[in-house]
Amino acid sequence: MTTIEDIAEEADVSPSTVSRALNNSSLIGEETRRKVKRIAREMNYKKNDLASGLVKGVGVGALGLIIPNISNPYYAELTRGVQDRANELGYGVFLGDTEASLEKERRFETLLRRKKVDGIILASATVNDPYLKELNNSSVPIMLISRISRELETNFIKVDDIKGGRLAVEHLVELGHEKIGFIGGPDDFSSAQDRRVGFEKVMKEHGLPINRSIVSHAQYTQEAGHNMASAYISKQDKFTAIFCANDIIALGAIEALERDGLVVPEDVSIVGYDNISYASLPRIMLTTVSQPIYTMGYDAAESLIDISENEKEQSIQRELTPKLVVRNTTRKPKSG
Amino acid sequence: MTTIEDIAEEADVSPSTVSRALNNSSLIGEETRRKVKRIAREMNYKKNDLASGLVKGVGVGALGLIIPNISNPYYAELTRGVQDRANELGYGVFLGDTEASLEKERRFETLLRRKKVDGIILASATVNDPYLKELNNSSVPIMLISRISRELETNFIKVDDIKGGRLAVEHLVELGHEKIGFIGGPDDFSSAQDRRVGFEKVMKEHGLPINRSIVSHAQYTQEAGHNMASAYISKQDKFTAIFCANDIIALGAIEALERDGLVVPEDVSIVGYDNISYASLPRIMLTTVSQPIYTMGYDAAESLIDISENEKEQSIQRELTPKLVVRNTTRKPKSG
DNA sequence: TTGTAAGCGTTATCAA
DNA sequence: TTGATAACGCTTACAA
Repeated sequence: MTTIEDIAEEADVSPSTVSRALNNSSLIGEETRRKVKRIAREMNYKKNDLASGLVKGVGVGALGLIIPNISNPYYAELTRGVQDRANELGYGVFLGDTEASLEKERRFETLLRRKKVDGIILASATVNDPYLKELNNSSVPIMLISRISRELETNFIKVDDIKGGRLAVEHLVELGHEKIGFIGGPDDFSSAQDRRVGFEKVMKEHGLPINRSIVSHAQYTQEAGHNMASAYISKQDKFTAIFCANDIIALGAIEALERDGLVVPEDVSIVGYDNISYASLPRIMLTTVSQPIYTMGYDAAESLIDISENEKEQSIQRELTPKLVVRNTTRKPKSG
Repeated sequence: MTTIEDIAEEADVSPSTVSRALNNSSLIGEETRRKVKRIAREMNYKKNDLASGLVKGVGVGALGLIIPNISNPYYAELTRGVQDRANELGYGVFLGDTEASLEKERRFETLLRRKKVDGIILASATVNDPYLKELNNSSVPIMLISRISRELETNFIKVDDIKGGRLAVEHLVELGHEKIGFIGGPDDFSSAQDRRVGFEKVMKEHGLPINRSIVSHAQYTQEAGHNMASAYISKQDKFTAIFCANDIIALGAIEALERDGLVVPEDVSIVGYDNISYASLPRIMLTTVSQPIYTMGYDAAESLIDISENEKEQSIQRELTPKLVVRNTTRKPKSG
């Protein structure tokens, strides 16, 4: 492996001069710079980020990305955004799929500290995460995606989930639905809370009754969607539509409905949330609320690197706007 | 941040003693070791892998994972396997989603070199990849997943794709199908080549004709599946089943078929390959050939770290066995 | 069994 | 504008 010293020898200058040339320092002659750069290229030199990071007291040039499940297309898309921007800026991304396991989360955190990452993007925080407090107090900057903490002042990029919830339910109401159910995510996620708020606001604004027996919080999983929808069916309470707080839940709900002989959308309309890749698959074609998830990841990486490199104190809090995507799982209710 | 020196001071020993205690060296007294470890824990010490890697002449404790598309559930699952094992062994995983872009691939490679990764897992090699040759000549060990090079002697873990192709087509033949089409992946991927070989072998063994106009290679994408299936339909050649070289292609094919008024599986049976998460979604329920993809990632990470840490020369070449998963997209042909 | 000192590849400070 | 030198935090001969 070529080092800065090899180049120095070859160029007949000192190592410090080489360093300056390569880092575009202003304290160097134009001619020397060009010569050194040429030689470096010829010798196929690659900077050793370990050494550089060590002496500069910074990391190796890497971001940590903590997500609950990479097999969920939502997080896959987020990851793409983060990675694209990070790579463009010369940073690597350490992926930490925690699978909602506290043990894995801890282990990954230790890992990140040891590797001296320059920033952490967290896409799995709960509203009052004790672990988050710890992270936030450490010296490495963090950025929350799509979920926020109600207790801590942190950087975040999210979508206006109240608005998103409104979009979904307004669509249903416009179609003529009145008996609308809701299946939410975990009630300690801000995203789940806000989507429900949006749901309730629209119902109230239209003078529609909210039937508590078909409104619930569960997990953001297909299984939860299946179970809750089954429960709703067995309760005999009539409903003609369900707003599901994410697409995976919606898929589970559709599965349960169809298993029971109900047809979507003829018998019941379904709206999801996220617009993950599943949603546009043939045979699925889910009506859903779309988040600019790739962009969120891309921007998060950029902001975090900016904060880290320039040691900015000011916090970044950005809220983007969701959009309704109408496909084939919603239509007018039969009776309406 | 606590350093080894802080601990040394606190424990009233030298830094080297602390290092020895923490690394479980044998050149140290049991008592000192315990004392040092206790103090280290109390001071919440985390080793700086940059410094450690630098002096040991190794990497920061990280693997690079190069894949074509993290939004493809196949690679998401692979990533989970790699990451789980790597994290367990104290390694991080740098994710490199290249999106089949040579530019991104190059950029990522430079990144990995600078970060001094300890090994690279490559899940996107073609049969005679020039870039692979370069990588293979460098000092960092590499491992190929699911696709191999026919030119280079490299480490790899893959599935027996000829066998997998056989499984798919035998299932179709047993059902009574005779006019069977094939939509393959890129013809310079070993996986695509082998699956086709399996297809052809079974056809020949059963004395079934191979109709070239419904046998083709394309991309491993939904769009390609859609286009090829559309082309087959328009050719007016009769077929009652298609073996698709991966699940995404299968999805595209189903879409095209149904758009044309054909019903799956009543009119035409479809078999996919990979058993990605899409395949088991309600309304999809694709018959497919399953690969132990998580395990492949898990084992790859383990082997690579083993090679790196023990500087093994012997190469690892492992072939796993695929399995047929019958769901709802295959059945007897109408006429049969 | 422990301590001293050198060195990994960079960057930054100071002097020239 | 350049060079010598120290330093980043750790490991490892070598000496004690």
